Amino acid sequence: MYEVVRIKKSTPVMSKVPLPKPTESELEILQVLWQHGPCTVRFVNDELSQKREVGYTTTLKLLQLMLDKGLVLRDDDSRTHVYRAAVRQEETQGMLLDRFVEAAFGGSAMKLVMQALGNRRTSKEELRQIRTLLNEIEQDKPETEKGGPDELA
Amino acid sequence: MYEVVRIKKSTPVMSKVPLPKPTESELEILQVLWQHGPCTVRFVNDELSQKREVGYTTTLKLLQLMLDKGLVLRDDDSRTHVYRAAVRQEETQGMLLDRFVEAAFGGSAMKLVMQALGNRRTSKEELRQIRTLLNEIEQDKPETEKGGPDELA
DNA sequence: CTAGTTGTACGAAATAAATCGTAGGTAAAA
DNA sequence: TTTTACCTACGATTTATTTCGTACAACTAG
Repeated sequence: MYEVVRIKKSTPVMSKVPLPKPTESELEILQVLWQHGPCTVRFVNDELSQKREVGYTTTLKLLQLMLDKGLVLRDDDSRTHVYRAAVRQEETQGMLLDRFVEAAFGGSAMKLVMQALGNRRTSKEELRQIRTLLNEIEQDKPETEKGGPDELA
Repeated sequence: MYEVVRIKKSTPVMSKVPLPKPTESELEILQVLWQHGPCTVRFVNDELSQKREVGYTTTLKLLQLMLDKGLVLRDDDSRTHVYRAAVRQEETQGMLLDRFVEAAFGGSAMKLVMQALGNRRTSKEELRQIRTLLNEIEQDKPETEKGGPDELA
């Protein structure tokens, strides 16, 4: 029924504002920035345009909003500004994953993984990688984890 | 003289309209319906209210909108209507998962699974279940995967 | 019957997201 | 220098989502 999911929070001493959840469009942009590093608006827009039509000023506006939200940083030394991600990819994906698991799978990461593996074509190579990952996880988890009185799988 | 009259009421099985993506609020309601079966508005609202404050008419309106979208069905024989899910849980979750993988993980289900398994506490039992699942998948996949049209991971 | 309760319908406000047009500045080309 | 291209700022519109108030019908208790 329940599933206790613990996320590694941030260090105790730090008053970082909880990172805002990026919208779908913002996520598209972050993907570009994560993949290519610092980019100009033009570059980001060109990338997005490969998938769907999008106006230049739309991309610009999005980046400006993301700057306000703290999702990206900007170097505006030169006339042509350069934006880069202000949030780390794994962290952001983890946050989104948590929300998604909660919203769509009632909090059960298990069910999500089962579905992800079961309902789509996963190559042998990928399956192998997952096995390897499972082994690694068990390495660090020789027995029932010491800590919490949870664990009711 | 003949007259061919074709009445095309809201026949359940017609041109298969790709079911609309439920919003987050709609998903909350679907979870209730999936878990409890057909429910009255009152019941759904009581359930939702356990997590957060929500007005009765808000829930009512949402259900009405979901009815329009085809996400739920309604029995309005009696004054107090009874709603039930019109979409299957696995199907819906799968659809959402696809979109999510695309949006947040650039289409790589692998990365998502890795993140889901790596970044959170997974019990031995769960790990065992996943191994079992992996075995089952390999059963149906004895040869080199020929790769479906999707999944670019 | 009358009052109070519970129910549905529906308009509309409050938010949130995404899109684009236009203005005005800077730079490079002609 | 004039023109053309490119850039940022930002207001405004559009669309989606969520929320709730109000009206009024039906049922229930007294």
